[in-house]
Amino acid sequence: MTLSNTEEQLMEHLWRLEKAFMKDILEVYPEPKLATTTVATLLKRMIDKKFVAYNEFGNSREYYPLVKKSDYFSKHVNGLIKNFFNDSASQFASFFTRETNLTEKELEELRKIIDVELQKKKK
Amino acid sequence: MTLSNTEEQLMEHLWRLEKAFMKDILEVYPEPKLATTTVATLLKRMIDKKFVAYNEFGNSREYYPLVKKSDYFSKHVNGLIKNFFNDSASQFASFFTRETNLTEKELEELRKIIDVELQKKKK
DNA sequence: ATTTTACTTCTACGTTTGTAGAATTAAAAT
DNA sequence: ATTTTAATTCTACAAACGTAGAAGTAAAAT
Repeated sequence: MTLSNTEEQLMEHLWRLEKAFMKDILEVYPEPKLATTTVATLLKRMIDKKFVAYNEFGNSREYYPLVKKSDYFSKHVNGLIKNFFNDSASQFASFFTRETNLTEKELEELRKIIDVELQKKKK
Repeated sequence: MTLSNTEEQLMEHLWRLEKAFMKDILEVYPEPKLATTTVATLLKRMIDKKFVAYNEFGNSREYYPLVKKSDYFSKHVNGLIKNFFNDSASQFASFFTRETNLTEKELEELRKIIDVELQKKKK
């Protein structure tokens, strides 16, 4: 079960908001806004797909994500990696490092992170 | 204009093959094979979308990709980054480094690449 | 108490996707 | 020359998507 593009965008909003009522969701959409019913349909489909759940509060609902962004994202990137890089994460990483233009500072940060990861592995 | 999932897979094959006749394409598909007509339909749609072209050879065609994998891929990852990481490539990178389980060797390679990039920037 | 507002459900409809049979065509094999 | 094989085009169809109106419902505002 996967999310379609529009559903994914909505999911992204939910992750950011953590919990959200309909009005909160509508607010974060940029112009031209989707119709309320469109968002409602999307939410319903996402609930069916088990990506979203809600708590009932009176007549309205507080929606929240059922899957963690990191989990969803991992699967996503792994798919990408499988599809485009022969299942080699490092091939992907090197491509990524070359192709996106990270600033010097960002690259340095990234190297720090890598060092930390390396430390972890070595232990 | 984007490729659907199945189209993307086919595209991946084409990138690997560089050029391919129908039979070559059918070969690389794992069981259960798609019907020839299915692949033909996909190819036709991809031609319409300007992702694929072909040279005519007798009654059959040699198909080839019109877009480079790296270009396609960049757009793809940038979408991901925009969608999930607030448009911050470094945020993505750090997430990626932590969440995918790169081996020690891979991490070290990656650090090398980063160093090279850093050298370039510094010049 | 009645109107307004916010939200949800139901229904719908055109488009895209995934899949492939039928018919056709052209080349290859016999 | 005739049959077989490979590829292409046309047609089709169910499922998924993107989008939203109509209608109902419950809470809030007046």
